[in-house]
Amino acid sequence: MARTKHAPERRADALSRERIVDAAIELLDHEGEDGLTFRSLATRLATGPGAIYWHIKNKDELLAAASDVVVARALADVGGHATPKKAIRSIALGVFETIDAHPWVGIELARHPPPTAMLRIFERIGRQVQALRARRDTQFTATMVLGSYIISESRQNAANARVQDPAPDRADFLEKIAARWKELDADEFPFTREVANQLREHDDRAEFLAGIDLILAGIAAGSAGSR
Amino acid sequence: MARTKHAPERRADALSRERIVDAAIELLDHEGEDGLTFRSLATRLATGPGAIYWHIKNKDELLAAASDVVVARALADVGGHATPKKAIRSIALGVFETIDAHPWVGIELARHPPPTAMLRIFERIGRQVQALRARRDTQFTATMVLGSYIISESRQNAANARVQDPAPDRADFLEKIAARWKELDADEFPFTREVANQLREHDDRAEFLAGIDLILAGIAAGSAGSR
DNA sequence: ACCTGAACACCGTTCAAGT
DNA sequence: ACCTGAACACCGTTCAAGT
Repeated sequence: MARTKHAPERRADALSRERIVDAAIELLDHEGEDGLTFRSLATRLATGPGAIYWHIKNKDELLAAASDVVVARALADVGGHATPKKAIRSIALGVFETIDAHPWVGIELARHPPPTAMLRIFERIGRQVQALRARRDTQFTATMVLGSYIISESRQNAANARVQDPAPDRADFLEKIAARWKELDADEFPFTREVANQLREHDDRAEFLAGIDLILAGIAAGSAGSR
Repeated sequence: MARTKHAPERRADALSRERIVDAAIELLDHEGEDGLTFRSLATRLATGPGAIYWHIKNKDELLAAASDVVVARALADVGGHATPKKAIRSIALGVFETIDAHPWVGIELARHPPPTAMLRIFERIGRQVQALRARRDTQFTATMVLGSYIISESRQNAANARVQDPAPDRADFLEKIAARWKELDADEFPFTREVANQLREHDDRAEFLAGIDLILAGIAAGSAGSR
């Protein structure tokens, strides 16, 4: 009977920032980015759209919070490795797979100003770059290059995966891209047309990691000059 | 009097795909991404929103066409250099500055499937990577890494530039970012907090080009192993 | 303090009707 | 063939009114 003023009981189904964000994540995962509206979210939470605004400022904040939860969870499982290089590959692949599973996170990460989720990734990579003993003045540069590459490649991959949605043959899909590239004007696009042939033996994850290794080689080359 | 059926005269102010795209570019440049709506565009062209749909399929196509025009124009001025490395730096800087002047182009380039504008950039970089005599199986990887980095860094820069819009002191702006990074939890974000101090002496273009050079070093390191 | 849901000020897109 | 503009089916966000 005696309820303190400071810890009032709450109905089990009371709205809260956390419940709202969780519901938003489910909606984004199951219905896609367009599936999340304040109306659909309110329906799912059995309330009106206005109620949500009591807990969250606006849609941008909602998306930032949702991506932060997903990224923080993903990074918890990743990166504890013997060598910095292995750790970087593991973080990179973790982000890659998280965005593959939650394509909307990729879009969110590229927003401005960098959402906390992005800073988390930056931080985790940066620590490993330090551990690589990269020169002090290239640590920032190296971290930015890795971060840019990881985000943009992961986004691209996730977008591809979404298009081939009814899971048609993966080979068919690559064939279609190759076909589009081959249609390009021969004088204007010689390189792209040539490279289109290589797409057939393309493995996304392997290709992604090859890029990471290329950047790591660049960092090592820079550090060679330091003492 | 005698007009042929196949080349009917047109009123000078007749609508055309080209006029629509040009007007869209002006609107995007002057009013920002949110300033372009079919209604605002129709008003500017002294017609109704429906008229535009006769010439252009939908808003995505309009944005793709607008970014293609801007990027094609920018790439025409750039990249004719003695060495492939210089050419790559020049292309990179050209894209960087184009996106700085037209921030909406950055968002468009990251769309899926890659718009023609993106393929143009990919092509130009790819040709120079070939000229670098990178190993055949790393040409694609190297081009992707460069492309990813250029687009994402340019976007970030353009977003920053837009925020500091009433042109407050640039130093103030960097100070504000540094301040935000310093507010982060000390245990969770040690690297980011440390690096925040370096932001004060940060030069965007120099930093951007340092990233390009890091990647070029990575490409060179990979090629060293080839014959 | 927290929730409700109608209302406001917009969107992109379609389409019957005009010329 | 090309243009017009009202109408449709939505948005995010606000806010008076409720509990």
